[in-house]
Amino acid sequence: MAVSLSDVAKRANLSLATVSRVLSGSDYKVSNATRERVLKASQELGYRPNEIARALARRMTNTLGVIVGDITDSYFAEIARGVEDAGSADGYLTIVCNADRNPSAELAYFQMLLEHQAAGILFAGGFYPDVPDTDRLYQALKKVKGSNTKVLSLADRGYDGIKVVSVDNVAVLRDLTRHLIKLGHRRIAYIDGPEGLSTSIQRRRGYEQAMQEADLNTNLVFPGGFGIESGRLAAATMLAQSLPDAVVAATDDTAIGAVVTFRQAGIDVPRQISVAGVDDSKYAQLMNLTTVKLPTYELGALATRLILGPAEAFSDRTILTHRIVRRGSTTWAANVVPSGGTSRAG
Amino acid sequence: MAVSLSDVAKRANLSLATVSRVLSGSDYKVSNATRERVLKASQELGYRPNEIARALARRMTNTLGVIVGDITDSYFAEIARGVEDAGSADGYLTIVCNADRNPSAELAYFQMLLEHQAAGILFAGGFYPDVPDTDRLYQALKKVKGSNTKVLSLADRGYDGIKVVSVDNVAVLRDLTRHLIKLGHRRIAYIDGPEGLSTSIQRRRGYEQAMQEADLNTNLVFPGGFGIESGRLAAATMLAQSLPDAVVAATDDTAIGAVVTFRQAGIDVPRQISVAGVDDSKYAQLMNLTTVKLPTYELGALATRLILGPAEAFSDRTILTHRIVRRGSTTWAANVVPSGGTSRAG
DNA sequence: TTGTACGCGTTATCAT
DNA sequence: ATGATAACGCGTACAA
Repeated sequence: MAVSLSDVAKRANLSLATVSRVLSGSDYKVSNATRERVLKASQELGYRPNEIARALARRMTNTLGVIVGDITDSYFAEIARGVEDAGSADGYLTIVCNADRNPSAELAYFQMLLEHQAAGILFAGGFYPDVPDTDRLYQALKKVKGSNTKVLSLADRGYDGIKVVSVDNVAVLRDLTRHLIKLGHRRIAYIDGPEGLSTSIQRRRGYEQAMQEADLNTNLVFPGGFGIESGRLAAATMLAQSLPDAVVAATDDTAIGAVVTFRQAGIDVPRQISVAGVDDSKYAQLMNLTTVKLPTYELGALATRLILGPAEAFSDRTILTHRIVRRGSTTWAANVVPSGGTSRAG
Repeated sequence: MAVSLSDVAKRANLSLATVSRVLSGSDYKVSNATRERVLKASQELGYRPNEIARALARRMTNTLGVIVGDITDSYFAEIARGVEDAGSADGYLTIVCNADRNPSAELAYFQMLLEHQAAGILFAGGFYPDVPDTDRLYQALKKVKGSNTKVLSLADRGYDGIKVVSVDNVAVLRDLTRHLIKLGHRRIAYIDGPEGLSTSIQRRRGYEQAMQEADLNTNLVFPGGFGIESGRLAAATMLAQSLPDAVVAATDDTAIGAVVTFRQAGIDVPRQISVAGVDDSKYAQLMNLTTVKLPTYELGALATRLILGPAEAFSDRTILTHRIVRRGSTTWAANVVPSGGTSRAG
C-alpha cells in the first residue's frame, strides 16, 4: 500500500486535518513548528498525495482536456503543446482527445472529460455547423453549468455562454489575398479547406472579400482539404486547365503540395506563379513559403491561463493577431513595375 | 448538483449496490426486471458516473499517461495517436506529457501520473543514459510495484522489470546504410542525432556496423540533432569541405534539411549525392526521400493494448519491424553499372 | 492553532 | 437476487 495522509499524521503525532493543511498547500494557519514536523514525517515516509482522493473531495481534478481533430496534425499539436505548457506550470495534466472533427466523437469525449471532473475542457479547431450532432453537443454544453468544469472554444461556434479564444480566420485570408493583389496579381485562385468546416468557410469568405473589394473575380476556387494531397490535386487541375497569376491555399500543407506539383511540371514558383499558405509551419519555412503566422501555441496557452485564472479576467471573446510572413514563393506580377524599383516581393 | 448513483437508487426503489452492479457493467447476477428498472431510472435522470469516485474505490483511473519528448514532433504525435486510439477503444483517456527529453521532467511527470492513479504509463522515445536524473527515475520506477499502474517503455532503457515495445534502432540504420552500400557508394556520411541520446547512439552504431562489415571508413560522422537545421548545417559543412557519395541521416527532417541545402547549392540529388533518412514522414513522401518506415503508430497502439490486456500476453520485450522505403533521393553510385541494366535505385 | 468527524460517489464484502 | 455498510484518501466545516 502507498503511504497515505494518516500514515504521516501518525508519524508526526498530529491530526489528519493538520497534516492535510500543510501538505495540500492550503493557506490555513499552522505554526511553524508543526509545519516542520509534518514536512519531516512526509519526507521520511516518501508521502505522495492521492490526487484522485483529493479530487473527489474537491469535486475537481487537476486535469485539462483538449479535444482536437488529430494530434498528428501540427496545427493541433502546437495548440496542445500550448495547453500543456500553461497547464503544467500550474500542476495540471493535459488529456488529449482525437475526435477527427467528428461531432459525435467530440460529444463522447466531452462527456468523458466531464465524468472525469476535468478542471477545463478546450475545443480546438473548427467544426461542422450543419450536422445534427453539432446541436446535440450544444445541448450537452449547456448542462456544464452544474459542474465545476470550465469550457472554452478555440473557434467561434456561436454557442451562447461558451467563451472563445481564436484567430480571425476571415481576416487571415483577406489579408493574405490583399497582399497578393498589391503585388499586382489579378487572377488569384483559392484552394479551399474541407467542405463544410467552419474554418474553411471563414477563410474562403476572407478570400472572397479581398477579391470583391478589388473588383476581381472569385470563381477560381478549387475544392480542397488541409493536406498536401489537396494541394497537389488542385495544382494538377490548374496545370490541365490554365494557370492563374497566383494561388492562396487554406493551409501551408496545401500550398506546399501545390508548389511541389508546379515545380515538377517545370513551372517556376514564384516567377510564373505565386503561391501562399497559412500556418507558418516549419516546412513552410524550409520551402521559403509566403504564409500567415498563426498564434497556435499562444491560442492553447492563453486559453488555458484563462481557464485556470480568476473568472474576472475571462472576457467572452479574445482574438489573437496573425501576421503575414513574406517569403520567396510570392513575387510581383509579371506586368507590374514595383514602385521601389526592386523585384523583391513587397 | 449532478445526479448520483443514490439518486438513481431512490428513483428505482433499489439499493445502491444493485444500481452500481447494473451501471458499472459488472458481471454480477441481476434479474432482468430490476436491470430494466435501473436502466430506466438512470435514463430518466440522465445519470453520468463520477469517474473519480469510481477510481477512488477501484484504486485506478481510466487514464493512460504517455511521456513524450515533444508532441509537436510528428514522431511522438504518431505514437500518442496510437496510444489514444487503442486506449479510447477501451474507454480510456490519454494524458500527454511533454518532457523535452529532460529526465527530471520525466520523473516529475511520472510522479504526477502515479498520483493520478493512471492505469498505465508509457515512456516514448529515447533517453540520456549518462545523466544523474536518469538513475533517480529508475529508482522511482522500481517503486511502482506497490501501485496498480503498469509501466512500459518504448525504448530499451535497460531498466530491470520494465517491459519494452520498441524498434531495433541499430538494425534500422544498419539496413539503411547497407542499402546505400549495395548501390555502390563508398564514402557514406552520417548525420548524427542529439549527442548522448540513446536513439542517436543506437542509430550511429547501426551505421558503423554496416560500414565496418563492408570495410568502409566510418569517419564521416557529422554532429546533428533531429531537426531540419541540423541537416542544413551538416550539408553546409560538407559543401565547404568535400562531398561524400551519399548521406544517411538520423531522421527524415535532418535528411530533408540536407537535401534542400544541397539543391540550393546546385547539387543534384540523387545524381551527385544520395540522401536517405528515417521515419517515413509525410514530408519524406512529398520530397520523394528514401527512408525507413518506422511503426510509430503501432508502437503506441500495441504498447497500450499490452498494458490494458491480460498480464499473460505481456512479453518482456517486443520488437516491431521496420521497412526500407526506396524513393528518388538515392540512386546508384556514378561508377557502378547496375546489374539489372537500369539506372533506377536498386 | 489543532483536532473531530462528516462528506465526496463509487465499489466490494458480507449478510440476508 | 438484493441490501446494508465499510472502505477508498482527502478536504473542511465545526469544535475545542
